[in-house]
Amino acid sequence: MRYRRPRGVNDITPAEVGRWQYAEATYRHLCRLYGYQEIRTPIFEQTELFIRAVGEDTDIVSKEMYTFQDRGGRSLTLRPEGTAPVVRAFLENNLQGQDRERLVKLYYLAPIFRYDRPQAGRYRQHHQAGAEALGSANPAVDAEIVALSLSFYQALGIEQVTLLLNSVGCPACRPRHLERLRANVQPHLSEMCADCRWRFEANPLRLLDCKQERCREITATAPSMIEMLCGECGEHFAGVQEALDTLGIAYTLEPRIVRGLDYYTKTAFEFVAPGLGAQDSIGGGGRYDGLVEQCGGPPTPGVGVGIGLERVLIAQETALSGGAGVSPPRSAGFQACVTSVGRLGISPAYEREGVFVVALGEEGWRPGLALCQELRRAGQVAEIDYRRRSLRAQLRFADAEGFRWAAILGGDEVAQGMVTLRDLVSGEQEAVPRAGLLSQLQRESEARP
RNA sequence: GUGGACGUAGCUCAACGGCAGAGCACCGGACUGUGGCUCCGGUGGUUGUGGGUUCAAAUCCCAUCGUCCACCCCA
Repeated sequence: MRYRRPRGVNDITPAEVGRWQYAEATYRHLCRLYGYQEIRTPIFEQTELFIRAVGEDTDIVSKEMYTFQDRGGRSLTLRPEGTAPVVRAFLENNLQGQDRERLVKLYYLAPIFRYDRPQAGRYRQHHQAGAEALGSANPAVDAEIVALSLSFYQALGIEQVTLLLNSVGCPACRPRHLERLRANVQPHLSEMCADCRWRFEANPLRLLDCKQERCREITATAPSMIEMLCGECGEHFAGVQEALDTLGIAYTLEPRIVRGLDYYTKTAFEFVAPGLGAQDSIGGGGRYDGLVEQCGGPPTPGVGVGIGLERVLIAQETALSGGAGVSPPRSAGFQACVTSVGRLGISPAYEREGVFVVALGEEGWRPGLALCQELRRAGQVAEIDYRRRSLRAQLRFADAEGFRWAAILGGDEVAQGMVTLRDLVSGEQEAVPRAGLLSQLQRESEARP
């Protein structure tokens, strides 16, 4: 044997590729239901992009990037995370178009490169499924990103997922928190690990993130960011929790979730699952309201998630086998699964599909959110207007975007337990009992395949 | 890698030394709960970037970056 694969990278052999294809097809399918469109960006970018976006003092930038010079002398870096390239492409291709307030929802499946000590669930090349929602500050969008991710885990049979939720504040309120954090830790600084002594100076928020036992003891009594949030951040954090409640999603507040990238503001979250040892995070993300501007664009709020597929597949094995590990499936069986999910994913672009939930006014908003989530969970393509615009604007948008149906939910409908279902092709509409909407849509989609 | 052409609003283009504009698109309204048609109003620009010439530069000159085309190479 003359050559071996480089340290920390893997071959995906035919015996296991079926599980990858199944996971990828599942993710694509769910993204379609939730209205996220795929984007594919280059595997390398200008090094400067990651330094600016991720932050010079992060572990990723300071010691984990695969950076090289090409023959023209440019400094390039293999993608160490998924969000910065998407934001770069979002700006460069003007994906927001002419509507400056438009919410742009993107997903990707991409290899990620980080130079780190390999261990179970940590590799120098791994793969992430990610989603980014750019253009809305509405906390319900944070909840949507979470809901999409959880539906992915669930579809793969990973049931024991815990959502850890925190807020890391914003440039207005974070400095006050860091001040208190530093003051609290200062007396014990000499007892902390070398990394933390460095973090104390350069990136104090990450003190909370240290896995060393002594360091954790020291920071255990530190003030929580949640108590220090400014009015806007506090309101947003409450809004995220309210939206999660509306969607029926449980969460655990965890003040240590801070994320290893500097661009995060407000919401930060992680998903953890059993069976992974020390690397128990199977996904994470948060809001990054300053990142687009940081990358040279107009002020644009954003929120996103990254899901590590290697870890998801490990967690899936654990879940399916009750913890014992499972033999690779025969390829034929998994081929069938891929085909079945893939079949749902195939739809000519010119064909109208999906329901646009038109929520009207304060009375319609939360019922609308819940309805949208219910439809997606039942396998329908569904969308909602997070800008909460006029009926007229929402119908125009739904039509232009090619939706097949509009489900109108205003004060009148909510009061009567009804939904107005409008056919956007014929213009006909009828009042349908809210409880019967899903089966009505399912009948319609069978009647017009 | 070699040679050439071109960079003006999201798109297609105009202005070719003298106030940066049009059409389409987008947002809003007419119609405060009904899309497409029509009409009205509005947002949108460091003229790729940096130098130079000039009273004055989108316009002329130089450099640079990028895109496209041909060749080369390749998948």
